[in-house]
Amino acid sequence: MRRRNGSRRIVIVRMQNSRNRQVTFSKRCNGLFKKASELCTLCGAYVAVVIFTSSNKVYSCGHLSVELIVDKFLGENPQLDSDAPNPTVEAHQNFNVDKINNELNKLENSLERLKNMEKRSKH
Amino acid sequence: MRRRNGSRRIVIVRMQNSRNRQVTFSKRCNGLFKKASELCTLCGAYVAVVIFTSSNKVYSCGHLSVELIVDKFLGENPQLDSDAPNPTVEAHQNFNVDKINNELNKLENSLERLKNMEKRSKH
DNA sequence: AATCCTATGCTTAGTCG
DNA sequence: CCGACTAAGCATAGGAT
Repeated sequence: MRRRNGSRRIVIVRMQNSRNRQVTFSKRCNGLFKKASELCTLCGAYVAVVIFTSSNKVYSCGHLSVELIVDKFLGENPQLDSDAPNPTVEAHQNFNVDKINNELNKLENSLERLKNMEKRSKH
Repeated sequence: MRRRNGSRRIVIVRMQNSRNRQVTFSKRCNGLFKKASELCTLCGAYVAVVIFTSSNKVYSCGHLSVELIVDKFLGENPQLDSDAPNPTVEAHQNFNVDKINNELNKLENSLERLKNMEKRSKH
């Protein structure tokens, strides 16, 4: 049979059909990460994307960890100020609670160092 | 004259021309935020995008602040577990250092509450 | 659920003002 | 520098497997 199965225009509202919603999520999630990666490479920017689904799964994609971004903010990591090509690191996985806790711990350590930096800068 | 000025294929490497790089950044940054917003609305996901440029500007777009995401993780904010339509909040701005510090302070407060939660849960 | 297919529509590179 | 334009490239909805 002749197929009429190309893309159709959709309106941007919550998809009611849960199966279509899941498939579209998977496709667009990958598309978003690809776009983020391209922006990073083309323009030398550091991009982080975090997605929480309503079923509490976390998908993330980033060329720098949160810790490194804080380091950059503090000016402690001169590597990141250079014009060097981006080390393309991409993650796309389901985190479990332990992994999230681990990320939060790293972040907390970075904040601790931020506080120390500020304390020292007042002397 | 007849124009031949449509989009051309490009290879995904760092753009050498700084003006083109800046223009492409602006266009693709907006495109990425739009895609993130659409994913959020279509699929009921919570999406956060953070971009650092090499000139230390920060662009962000999210339907939840970092604070709210931590709250969600802790299960303190039942609103976010519902199937309600997404409150589309989009930010696209140059942060200055004070704003970043403010964000870090909010994050730090969230982490403080996280620690307290964990402390209490051990009793 | 994941992947392929393909018509269609959305994004965008390069150009012009 | 910024915005408009437009052809071409690219992402993707729906269907099929």
